[in-house]
Amino acid sequence: MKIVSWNVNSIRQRLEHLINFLDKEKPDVVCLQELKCQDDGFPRLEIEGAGYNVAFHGQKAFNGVAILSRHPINDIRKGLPGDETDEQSRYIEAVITPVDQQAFRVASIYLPNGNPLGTPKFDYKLAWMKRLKDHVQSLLPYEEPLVLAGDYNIIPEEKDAANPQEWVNDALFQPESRAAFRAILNLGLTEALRACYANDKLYTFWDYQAGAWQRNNGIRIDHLLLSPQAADKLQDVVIYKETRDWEKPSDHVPIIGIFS
DNA sequence: ATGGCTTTCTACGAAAGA
Repeated sequence: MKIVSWNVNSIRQRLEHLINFLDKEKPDVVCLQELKCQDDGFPRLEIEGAGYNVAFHGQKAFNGVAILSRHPINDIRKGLPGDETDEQSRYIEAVITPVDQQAFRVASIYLPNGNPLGTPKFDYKLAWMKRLKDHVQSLLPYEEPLVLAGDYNIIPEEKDAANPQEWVNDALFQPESRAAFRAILNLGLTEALRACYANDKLYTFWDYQAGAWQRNNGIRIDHLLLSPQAADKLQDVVIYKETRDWEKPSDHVPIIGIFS
């Protein structure tokens, strides 16, 4: 079972890359973020033509999340509970039900950026993380394989940035942001990449500006968080860097969790 | 760098991203 997270930075701009990736890697499940389109603009037919079922939660111009799956998709939830006034499309969850394997519950998460500091955007980020923690806490008693896949917009530790000093005044690296991320992990989740590669300098995002990719000035902000039952099945994690070299790429690359 | 790209919108510059 291969479960992917990928912030595509516009599903319509990246459709050819996405189809190429699906054809080459044949993942079971793909969680997408930053669709940047409304539901009626989602390229459903093209993705179904590549062999995937789809569930998506779009929004005009910004945000937007989706789950693609070669297996049936059930029990879809759109939106993160805890604030009925929140209209941003940053969360979708579903149960993936293979015919001959155990089901996985999967969420595609686009956690708020939170910049600049000292504005309502940073408060919204922290409030959203508290809502995510509460929701995860409500899911854990089910004791099922659960994969929370997404762009968390969190640099967890210094080793997760090529140049951590560049990020000290950024919402992605604030002590409060990192503490909120740890609080979610401390519910009993496993961060998949660090479970497999404890200390490697590995990144999932390279800015478009200033030759960040060419200089490997990256950060690791796309994460797979696992319930104990999912962690038991984890075999490996692959950061699929080659898409960053494709023509007109997303600034994020896919991260692939491989499960038994 | 007061963001050097990239994407979006009843666009033609501004806002958002990270």
